Amino acid sequence: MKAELQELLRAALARAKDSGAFPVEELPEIRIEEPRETGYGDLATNIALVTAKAARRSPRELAEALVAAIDDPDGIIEKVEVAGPGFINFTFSNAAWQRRLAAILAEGENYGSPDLGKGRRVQVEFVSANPTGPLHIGHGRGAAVGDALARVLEAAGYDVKREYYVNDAGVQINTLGRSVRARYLQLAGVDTPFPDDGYPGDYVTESARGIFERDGRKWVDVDVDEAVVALGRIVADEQLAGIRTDLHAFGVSFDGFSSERALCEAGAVEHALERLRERGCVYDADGAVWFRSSDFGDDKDRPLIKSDGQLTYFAADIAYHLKKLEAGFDTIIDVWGADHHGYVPRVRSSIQALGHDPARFAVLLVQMVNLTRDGEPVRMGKRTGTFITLKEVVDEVGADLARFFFLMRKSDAHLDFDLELARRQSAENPVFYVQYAYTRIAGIFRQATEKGIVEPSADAAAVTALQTEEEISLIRMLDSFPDVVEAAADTLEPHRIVFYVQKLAGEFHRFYARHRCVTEDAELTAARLLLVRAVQMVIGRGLGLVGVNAPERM
RNA sequence: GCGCCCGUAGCUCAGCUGGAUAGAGCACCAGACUACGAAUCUGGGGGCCGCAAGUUCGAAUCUUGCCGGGCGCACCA
Repeated sequence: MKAELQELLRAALARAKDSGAFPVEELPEIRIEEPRETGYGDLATNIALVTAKAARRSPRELAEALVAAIDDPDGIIEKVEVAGPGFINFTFSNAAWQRRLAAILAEGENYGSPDLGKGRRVQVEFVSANPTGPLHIGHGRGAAVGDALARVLEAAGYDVKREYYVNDAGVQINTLGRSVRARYLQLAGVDTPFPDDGYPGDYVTESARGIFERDGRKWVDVDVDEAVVALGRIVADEQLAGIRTDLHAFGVSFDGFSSERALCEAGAVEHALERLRERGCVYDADGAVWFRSSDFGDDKDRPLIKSDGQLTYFAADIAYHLKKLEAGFDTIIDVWGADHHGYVPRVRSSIQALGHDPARFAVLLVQMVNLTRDGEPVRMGKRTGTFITLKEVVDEVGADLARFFFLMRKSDAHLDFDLELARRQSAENPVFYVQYAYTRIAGIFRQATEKGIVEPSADAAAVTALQTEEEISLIRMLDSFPDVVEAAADTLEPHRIVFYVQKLAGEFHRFYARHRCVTEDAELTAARLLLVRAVQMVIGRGLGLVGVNAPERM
């Protein structure tokens, strides 16, 4: 509808300019928005307010001139008013809305797929938790946000790849190896102290038991360093497999898992360092090798190679991001926990230093989840080894509810998640509110089928019976879906979909309480069936974009 | 000390990239099923949009400074 109005206004503006009623040098961009108050019509523009200064006319005068120049041969506009300081408010005719519904139905499952991306390639990297233990609830939020973002970008016409970066090299795997070895030796009856910095979780002991049962005392006499490396790898692989299982149960899958170890072994780090050296962004000091990140907006320079000859994690990360860019992605998006925010300028500066446009790199920060049970905070900590895993949450409240909750906030806002409340309220929560709307529509069609009513085919003539405020409101709601998808993709804010879908469901429940779809009036029945079919389709699409199921029955 | 994020109804949060009388859910109060599922609907009370300046036709939204909360500031990962 916006597009149609835009066309009318563009033509009107040109005519008004030619006749001298709209004295501006250049035709301004026409911005159309939905007014907050329904009393202000369906759509409004502030064009007269914006151009008043340049045109040296009062906004209202300009608005009147523009309105007078509008030519509306198809009868789209029912009413147009100049209001307040100079807004122009448009109310569309029911006939126009009916045509709009027919068009939406004609688009079918493609509806709400604005071609914003035009096939451009985007990589979304998310979760990327170290394979040193199970995913916890914070990773769950990252998974929900990253996956929903990927789905939204796909809907908006981008060619999206989902990627998980596996930190399977370096200190943390060594720590894991030492932890498992200690537990293993303890099981084998060898008195061994558990490392101070070891991972205390029960899963470490379980892994050790598994190895002991499988391999017996095989590792007892193996050289310490060798055993630590080997056991670390075994358990890391095991953990990664568990992570993939948990993610699968959560409805999240990846196109690729990129291994840090493989990256290093392939010489990618040397390649990246070489590129940085060529560009003069590297220097030696205090026995270490440094990157001049402060030349590119970072607080200070960062070490790439430590004085003991070890590569830093950052060096591997530079190599990894370089590899992504060289792989031909137009945009790379990282979804990180907000506690890593200090890392953003560093990585961005490395991208710039390597001669790539830093605008191709975006980071979506996901804030912490404040987990409670009956209002009491649930302590989370690697050190204490107590944390709630994603699997536990999914088992307790279900994947749909968890995903929906994770996406009910802007990702950069803290999220309170009360397990007990989520479980208890599972009969009356926003997820079911939306799913119930979908289910109710399925029920309408079941009823229609029982009565032998065949679903009519869609065209504007078939829906002329839709006249009530609730019906037109629903169409208006449906009409804005593509804009919501576009905005969500543009701003990387998948939570907008969740809010939209709740609002649409609310609009539907209101309609449902007031009007019957299956009636004695065949024409009205046909029209309403088409309307709710469109509503069902859009709710289904919206839920699909955030990875939540749309059930026929609940 | 420096940096990033947040501060909107009793609680949890939206607010469409600067618009008109600031919204929703929960909670509380009062109503609605002999018809497509009441997991629903209708009505009601509730607000110095943290505080103070600035930018302009116009600010919850942009700028600056304070106040409060969270998170970061390693030759860690």
